[in-house]
Amino acid sequence: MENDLSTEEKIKEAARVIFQQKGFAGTRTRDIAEAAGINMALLNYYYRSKEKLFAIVMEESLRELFYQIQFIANDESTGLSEKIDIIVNLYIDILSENPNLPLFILREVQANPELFKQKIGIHQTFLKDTAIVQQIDSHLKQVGLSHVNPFHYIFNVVSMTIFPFVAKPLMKVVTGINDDALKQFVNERRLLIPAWIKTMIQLQ
Amino acid sequence: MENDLSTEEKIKEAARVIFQQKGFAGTRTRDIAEAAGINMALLNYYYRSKEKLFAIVMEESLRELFYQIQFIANDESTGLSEKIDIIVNLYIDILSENPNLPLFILREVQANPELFKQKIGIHQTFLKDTAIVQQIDSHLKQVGLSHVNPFHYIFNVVSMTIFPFVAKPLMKVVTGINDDALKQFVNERRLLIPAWIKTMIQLQ
DNA sequence: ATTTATTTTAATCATTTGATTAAAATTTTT
DNA sequence: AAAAATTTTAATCAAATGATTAAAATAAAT
Repeated sequence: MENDLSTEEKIKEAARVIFQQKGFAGTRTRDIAEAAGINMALLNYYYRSKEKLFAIVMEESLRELFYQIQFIANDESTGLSEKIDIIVNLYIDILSENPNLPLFILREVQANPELFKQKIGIHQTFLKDTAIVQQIDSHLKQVGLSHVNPFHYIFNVVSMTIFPFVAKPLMKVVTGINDDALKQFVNERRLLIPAWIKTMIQLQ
Repeated sequence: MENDLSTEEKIKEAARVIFQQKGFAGTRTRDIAEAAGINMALLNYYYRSKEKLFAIVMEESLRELFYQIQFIANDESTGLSEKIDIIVNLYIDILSENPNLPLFILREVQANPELFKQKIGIHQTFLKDTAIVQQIDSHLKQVGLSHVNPFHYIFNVVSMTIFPFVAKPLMKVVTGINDDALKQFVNERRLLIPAWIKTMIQLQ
């Protein structure tokens, strides 16, 4: 067999789409089965339960959102300015491919934080001794901004980059913006966000 | 009777807390009833259905998030700099009181966008001819930034202000930050965000 | 070709969950 | 105080939903 995807993969892919769209609680296994073009029993045959299937989808979603970024943030061979450029653009790349990803994760962490305490492979000291934080730190000292918690700037990069995707449904309702215009808006931010961040920290 | 709140109000308040925490799909009417200290039948007696109760909670939540801001954004008597200060601080005030509000609304709009098309009383031209957008627009012209869509800056204010609340559960899991530290982090941003925005648009 | 293992289905179960109903308790009106 | 209206409860229902089971279909191994 092995036509396009294996049945197992087809189920997981359908589950990913629907879980990311509707969340765990809002998803019915019947809908996943239908989207995958299979019988409901097959879902349980391959994945045992809704919870187990969800856990797999979530694990892969977390990896998609965090895995690549980690290495870039920790790369000692690139400077701060370049890092900011790369991270913003990589995030926009990832999220353009997978626009529901951030809201999905934020929602499910809120719904069930305990589930993530083990699952997130980043230890709690993750951010403190990362190359990018140290680079921001030493730069802030140079320009006399050492009283500001460097985490604010990390946070600004992430928030300004991610928010269009998180707020997309609301924006569409409130402003009536269409998909193409939104895509352009997001792409404009590939250059704008790094420039803004560098202005904030007086790095030009 | 009329002890503290009427039964009707007690139900709605319990519903607000649980709906905002777990979303529509993740909430069981039984849990609302239990939290309100009443029988499940009472919930249906007063509100007819889960959907109707939810609609009321959502309507009030939307008002809480948008109502006050509208007037400030449209106030012709305040300048741009002052508006930015007021909006950031008001938003942080509102969200500090009601931290689950933004993620709740973002989630439910995503889950059911049609429901909001009528409900959001802001017409689609809302943002275009608002005082603040015109003020940003004319300022951008003055400083030679008229090629940048002014909506980017609105968006930056909102994203940088709201994001700590949206990402709170994730931050707690990832960084292990506690409530007090998070509160301080957010309060630091009352001054920082307006300063950053003004730097971005060269308004000092 | 036959047997064995794997994959898929149809039918059904058991639990959860939103809603209802009829009666009891309470409050308000007369 | 009696009658009427309102509020609350206990018990139950019906639909939705995740899961299972036993059999059928298909593929792999001998």
